Amino acid sequence: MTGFKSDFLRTLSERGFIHQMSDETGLDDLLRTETVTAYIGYDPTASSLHVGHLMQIMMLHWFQATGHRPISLMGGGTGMVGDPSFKEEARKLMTVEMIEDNIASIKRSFANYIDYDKGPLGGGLMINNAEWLRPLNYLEFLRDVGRHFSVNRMLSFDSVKTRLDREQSLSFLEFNYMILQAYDFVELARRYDCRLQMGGSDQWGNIINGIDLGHRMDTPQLYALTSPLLTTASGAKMGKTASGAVWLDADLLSVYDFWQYWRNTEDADVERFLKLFTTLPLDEVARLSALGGSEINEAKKVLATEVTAILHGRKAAEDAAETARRAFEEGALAQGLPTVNVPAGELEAGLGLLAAFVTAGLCASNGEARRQVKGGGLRVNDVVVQDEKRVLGTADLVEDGVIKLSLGKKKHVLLKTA
RNA sequence: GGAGGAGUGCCCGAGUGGUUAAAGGGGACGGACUGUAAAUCCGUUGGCUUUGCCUACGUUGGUUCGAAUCCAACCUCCUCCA
Repeated sequence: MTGFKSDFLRTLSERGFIHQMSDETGLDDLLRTETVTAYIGYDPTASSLHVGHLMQIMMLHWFQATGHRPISLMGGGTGMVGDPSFKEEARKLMTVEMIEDNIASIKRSFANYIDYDKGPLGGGLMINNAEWLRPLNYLEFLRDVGRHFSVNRMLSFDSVKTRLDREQSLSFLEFNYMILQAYDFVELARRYDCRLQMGGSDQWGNIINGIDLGHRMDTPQLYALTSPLLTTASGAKMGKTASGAVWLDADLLSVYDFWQYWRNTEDADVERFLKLFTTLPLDEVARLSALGGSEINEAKKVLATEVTAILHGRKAAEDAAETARRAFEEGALAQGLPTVNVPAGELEAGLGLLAAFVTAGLCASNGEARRQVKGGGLRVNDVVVQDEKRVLGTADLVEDGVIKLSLGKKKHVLLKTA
């Protein structure tokens, strides 16, 4: 099915990672004959990456697994500018400390996918583009790099064209963003002999800019590879839920919730996700994807456990699976559900039901909790709540000393006294 | 610098003095049906100490018994001209 000779491209192609490439044969030959270095850039705007980044992370993972050296490039320099594409939001300028903290915390997640200590060429690298971007001198930069960019050509890029067609403002800052990213590629080529940049399909134009700049600044031939924009079968963006992004960091999203996210995959997405987000062999993927009807639930459990195992470890993933099995299939009170502590005194004094659900993080406000009661969406210890004025007390504690609060059928929190 | 246009709830978008917490749609959440899926149907969708009160239609003032709606200034964005 694929004509690629290199392990890396064959794997990516078989598993559905490839959207667009520059010079397929050239890159294929390079990967087959040399140990190559490639990078993907990430902006450290939060202390954790989320599921939307996962496909790119998996590409780096496969890159290393097939005998090459991946670089995860943190946008410590570009992060100082702030991403202009969300211009509605009050753009907090991030301090250097925040950026460094975020990078450190992101690295913990990355370390589950990429080995930074061992591997071809001494293992993967995590590099911060602040290294070379922060010391830049504006005039020198314009003369050395800026002169290679033609505004005419930049205006012809799709990413820009749609903006102009929609009559939305395109700030000068955004032009600089493209240029900085192009410059990153050249710097990485010079410093680390990095030859390939990967990214989402929206990054194509930026990556191509880097390749062009490389030509003009005499780097070796550079290459681009982009992945398709990932949406669920019903068209939603990946990684968004009611409670926000599906974070990779266990501090921001419990292992159990992460597992649940994958467990709730739509039928039509199962095969695709197994290929993209697990390392299961393709014949196993084919077997699981062939399951029909309700049997496909088995495939979803495997998907959830495998994806979770890579990130949080096999043991934690299996615990999450077991917690889910008990909670859903036996209706039992399962340990391992997310737990929220309340002071013992508060419960003895009587804790208002609405407040309890807000404290547990299941409802955003008392008003929302009230509405959910009307809609029959709240349960205490698996009993549907009828009365919004109900007060929880120590009598509601079940054998393990917890109260189980549920919103809908899937979201459960254990309330524990502390 | 000049002329015109626009800023509404999570998003899009109606509304041009009085049952307007603001039509409609999307999204989201809950319920029903299922398989912890999709599709479909129903409900909900500012906050609170909820027969009531408070906060909301770019910002700040003003007119009025009463304003998202009228007036003024300011801010932001867009279009055309220079």
